[in-house]
Amino acid sequence: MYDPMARAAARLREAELRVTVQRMAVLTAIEELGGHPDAEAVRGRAQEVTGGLSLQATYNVLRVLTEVGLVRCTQITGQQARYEAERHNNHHHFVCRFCGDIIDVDCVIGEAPCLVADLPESYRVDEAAVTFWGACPRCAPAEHG
Amino acid sequence: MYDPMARAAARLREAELRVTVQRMAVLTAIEELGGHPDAEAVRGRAQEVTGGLSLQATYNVLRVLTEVGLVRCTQITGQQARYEAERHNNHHHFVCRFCGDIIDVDCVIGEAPCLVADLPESYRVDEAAVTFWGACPRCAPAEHG
DNA sequence: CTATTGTCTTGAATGACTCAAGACACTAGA
DNA sequence: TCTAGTGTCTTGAGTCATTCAAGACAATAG
Repeated sequence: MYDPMARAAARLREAELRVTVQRMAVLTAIEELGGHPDAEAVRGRAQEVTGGLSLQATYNVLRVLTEVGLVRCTQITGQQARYEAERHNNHHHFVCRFCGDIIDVDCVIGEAPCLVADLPESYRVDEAAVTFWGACPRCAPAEHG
Repeated sequence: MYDPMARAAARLREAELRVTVQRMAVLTAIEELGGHPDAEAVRGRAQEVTGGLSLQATYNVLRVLTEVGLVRCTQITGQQARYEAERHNNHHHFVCRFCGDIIDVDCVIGEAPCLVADLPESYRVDEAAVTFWGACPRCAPAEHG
């Protein structure tokens, strides 16, 4: 039993960031929510702790947390940016075309960039982002065509 | 030597779409522009033919052309939607983190979905979209860090 | 040629996100 | 502990790609 906020504070300090309730709340929210919440969802959860948290602050905090590598930001075509706690396991995403749900897919190849692009050597590739598109188990049966 | 507009008209008819100058202009524009133009760029080129083409019409046309498979729409994180003539060769994209330039990368694996996701069988995967991120030859030398 | 239906234009709206300015809070140093 | 200094938060307005809505217009079938 340990205080998640205290833990968040420690991680912020480790990253050489100022420790504020808003940052602790956002970081804790992302870790406790799990999945791939968007900024609004993160804000909602964080507000339960802080009592109030502006959307602007949510975006600010999400950005700095992403910059220092505590949070990973994923932008799926046609959706808002989504956030998840960075666990430093290279993984990709499956996105359901129907409900928009996102789930993690372990990278079976290894570290980034896990794929090799057929490009001239003058191109420097540092990441291969793979998004699998399809139908999730809930939507697949309902899909016609 | 053949009229590109007549060719466009034929392809529209083939797709069972009404043939309008706007549609011919947009389809021709995409094919002649090459690369990965956004809606505004497509509109600009198409206007040279039609004299006038509303942005709304551009979006409408791009959508229907995408739906019938004459055009492929690619949405890269942090950029507007981009369009290209569908050539039915499964390929992916390289995106330069610095200048935003997009270039095609042939898929070395084969037909979609070219990768297999480590997912339960109940998930139906029909596409694996790969985006390679890095620095293009023009930006790589200037990059510090 | 005309009716019907789909498409285009115009103008307003949406939604995610960002900018800006002032109020406020965190950290370091006295 | 107090205070200066700077970074962060709040509020409110702004941006930008894209979409909605309504009426004018054009393409196709008969």
